[in-house]
Amino acid sequence: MARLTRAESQARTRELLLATARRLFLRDGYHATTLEKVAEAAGFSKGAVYSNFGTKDELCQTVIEAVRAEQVQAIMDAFLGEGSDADRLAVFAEWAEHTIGDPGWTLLEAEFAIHAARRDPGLRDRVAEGGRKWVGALRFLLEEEARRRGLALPMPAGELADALLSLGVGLGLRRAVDPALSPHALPGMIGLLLEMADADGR
Amino acid sequence: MARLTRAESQARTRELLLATARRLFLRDGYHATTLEKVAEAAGFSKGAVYSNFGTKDELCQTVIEAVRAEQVQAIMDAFLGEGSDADRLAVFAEWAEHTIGDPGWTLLEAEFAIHAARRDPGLRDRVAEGGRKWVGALRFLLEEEARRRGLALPMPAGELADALLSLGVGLGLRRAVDPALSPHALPGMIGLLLEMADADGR
DNA sequence: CATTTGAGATACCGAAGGTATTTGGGACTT
DNA sequence: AAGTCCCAAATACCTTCGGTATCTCAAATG
Repeated sequence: MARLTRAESQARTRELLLATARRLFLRDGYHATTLEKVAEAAGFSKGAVYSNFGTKDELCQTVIEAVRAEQVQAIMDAFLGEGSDADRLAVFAEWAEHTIGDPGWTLLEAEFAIHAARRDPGLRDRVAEGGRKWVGALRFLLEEEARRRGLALPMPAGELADALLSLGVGLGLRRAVDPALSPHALPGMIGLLLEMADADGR
Repeated sequence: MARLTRAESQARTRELLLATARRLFLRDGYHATTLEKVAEAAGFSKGAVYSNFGTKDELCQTVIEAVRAEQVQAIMDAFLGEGSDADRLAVFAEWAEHTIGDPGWTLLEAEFAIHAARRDPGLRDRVAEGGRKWVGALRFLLEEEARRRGLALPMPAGELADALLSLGVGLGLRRAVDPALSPHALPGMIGLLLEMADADGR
């Protein structure tokens, strides 16, 4: 590896730390992941972490926002592709299983949200904004799906998106605690909603 | 206060610690509550805590199980009383608002569940058992309500209870993070389900 | 009354987030 | 090219907190 300029070197350090932090936060959660472990696993000292991120909160928030952005992108891409109604529902179910069913991710997002809610109003607002990102994406998907199928939703798309997100959050959390729980509740609920929309809207 | 026997004295200490721990855990959450603060607020030293409870986890678990037992009792009592269908739904909505809408409680239960899931399989199992207690209560209420109204539920009561609990958990968590969220999603969802049961079952 | 016992106090340990200080090598000046 | 500056990263250290080891003193026991 050739000599790096100062800026390049710092950017590389930051990326290495971020990637390592992502792996550890997702694997062990917020509280169990120490900055010392992150630094060492990335080949640096704690000083490198504090030089690139203000606090543990900021590092974790950065990781979470990156993961969430990827997940939103993934479901948007998958869902907006071609395919029959049934195909799209299957794609969504698979994506949901992959995302909600990942205890590492589910627990991390909830753990950090709780931490933020308790400790710092400013951070709490940023976390709340993340929730709104999810609702926005879900709402868009619901409206698009209703349009494609030509049916009316049984309640405003925004409220429905809100309820579905809550359902997903709760389900993910509960499954992480009790793996015996059925993974079918979310698709089941959505199926129900679609039936209702069928019966109601057309 | 008269002389206390050793057992009486210890029991009193334990209860004082429990009551104090309950107040602080609900107010500040699991991580932000230190055993030192609990001990001092109750008028003891940390030694008293460790003499009465094995670990912080055990103390918190005891608090949580006590609160949950009271809440389950409250909704059972309120719901099983007399009143019209609409009355009962209103009673439930009020109870849900009071319970789910209490960030202290919602955040504590979720925070501790996550902590348990990450750290200790044994504790995780105990927490999962707490979830099953909720599902059992909800399931009973749903079946009872369907019986009283004489309608068929759109899915098995157990699955429905599961979904409703997840919805409640997710909603409570999200509202604690974002107080701007509508508190009506849960009653709204239940109303929808009842409509569906109406349309479906009779 | 002497002895034992154990609830609760005290002292201490290690881990972890965060801060203050130091250092070493790239970057700018002359 | 040499000297200086700057700042990313390392190191040392602080405080807090869960947990453990030890001590103490009053109730229990004979």
